[in-house]
Amino acid sequence: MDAIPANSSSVVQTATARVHEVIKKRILNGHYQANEYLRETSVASELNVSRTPVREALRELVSEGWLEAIPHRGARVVAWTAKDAREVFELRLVLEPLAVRLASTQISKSCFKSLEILATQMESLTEQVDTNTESRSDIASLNHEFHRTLILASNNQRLANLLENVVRTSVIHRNFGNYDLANLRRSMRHHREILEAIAAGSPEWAENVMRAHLLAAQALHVPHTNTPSG
Amino acid sequence: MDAIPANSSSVVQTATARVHEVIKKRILNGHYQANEYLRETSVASELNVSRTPVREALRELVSEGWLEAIPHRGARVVAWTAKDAREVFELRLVLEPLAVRLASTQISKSCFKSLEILATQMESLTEQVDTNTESRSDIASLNHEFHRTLILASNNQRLANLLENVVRTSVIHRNFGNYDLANLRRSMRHHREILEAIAAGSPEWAENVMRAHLLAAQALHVPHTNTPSG
DNA sequence: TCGCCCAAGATTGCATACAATTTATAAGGT
DNA sequence: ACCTTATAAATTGTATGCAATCTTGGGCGA
Repeated sequence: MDAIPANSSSVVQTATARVHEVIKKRILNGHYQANEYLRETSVASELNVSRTPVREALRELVSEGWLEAIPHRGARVVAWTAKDAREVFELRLVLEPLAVRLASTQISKSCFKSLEILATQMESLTEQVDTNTESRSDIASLNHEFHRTLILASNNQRLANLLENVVRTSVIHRNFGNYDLANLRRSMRHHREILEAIAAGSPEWAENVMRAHLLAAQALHVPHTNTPSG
Repeated sequence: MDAIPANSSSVVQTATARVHEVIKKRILNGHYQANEYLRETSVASELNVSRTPVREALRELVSEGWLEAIPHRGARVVAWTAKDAREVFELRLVLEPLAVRLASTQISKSCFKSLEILATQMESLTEQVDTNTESRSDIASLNHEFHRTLILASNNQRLANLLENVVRTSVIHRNFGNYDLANLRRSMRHHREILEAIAAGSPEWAENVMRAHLLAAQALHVPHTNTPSG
């Protein structure tokens, strides 16, 4: 029963923000399951706050797509369907390439440097997947950071917000668990090639590698098994 | 002094929803101006409700991008800058073509029919712009409905929500006020051509006409004056 | 005269009580 | 047996009071 830390650090946070965070975590780790109703009073008493901050947190989570509001029934954890996965992928496939294209014309030197460092770290971790059991999840977080950095470099705050909200809700399911070494290496080559395209001053190249990057990842989750020689 | 209608229709609305609506209208019609602070107590007393529904409405409007929350200072009406216009246009230019592409493969017959009716209505109004002073604003609302219908036909709810939120905030500035007859006619031809492309079963065609449609509109707002023969 | 500090005012943040609405339940009639 | 209706329980919606926090203005000292 994880109670809210009264003052986990010197940073003062509002109760609403803490409740928001806790609920999001609980959705991600499965404490709240799909289609489960979150009643204001229950959450409030569990987290030792009043209903007010809970109400506000729930509304925020609804607008972010984590919950859906059922009038006079409460907020329900959204169930992730195949359609949701399709919708998010369709959006990602146009938004992330856009971000890379925009970023490639105006990225700062320091930002590009951090991307190179992230790529290098992921590459070295990739070669340790057989011996280091932690490396897959480490790659996942570095990968997330890589994409996030790239998106922020697009200099389009709305785009960044959209991707944050749209993609984050789907992150539950995506990690590198079912990537074999070959696919991992291709993924890492994509990262490197995006940086090469940016360095070469070719937004179109960068954009298309990103599309390939996303489509390759998608193909792993939805195996089509269409071998031409078959 | 527009007070909140107690029961404007038989539909029962929550105070939060009514406050939300009123504030949005007031931003659109200029009652609240850019950078103006909206204090919970002021709005509450003006609209004869308590602070609670005002708080919730303000938070929603912040998450929708109409206001920005300044900690302990209140909610401020966002000022529309050139950068905001650029950001929104960059997003529209990938999202609306995506919507059209998706819609063209799965649009229903009845939905297609309504689009044709809307296009026809706009076309006839276009030929009346010299005599009918109302026609420009009528075209604007029909145009909005045309785009909305097309977007809903994409069968991607997230995409529809994104476009609704992203585009609506910028609608304040865009109408057909500075379209001359030639540009209006081109805009109408675009609508018609999108429908032709859908009917012909060519998502790529439809998608590219939409891009042209948006870029042509953009060119009018940001005149470049680059005549090749000059 | 400039900078720092303290206090008062203003504003949001939170808690609690109450109202309104809906849903679930059970009883009664057909 | 099933549908209707009324009643009660549960839940959200709203109002209000108080606490916490920040901003602002003035006074004090260097």
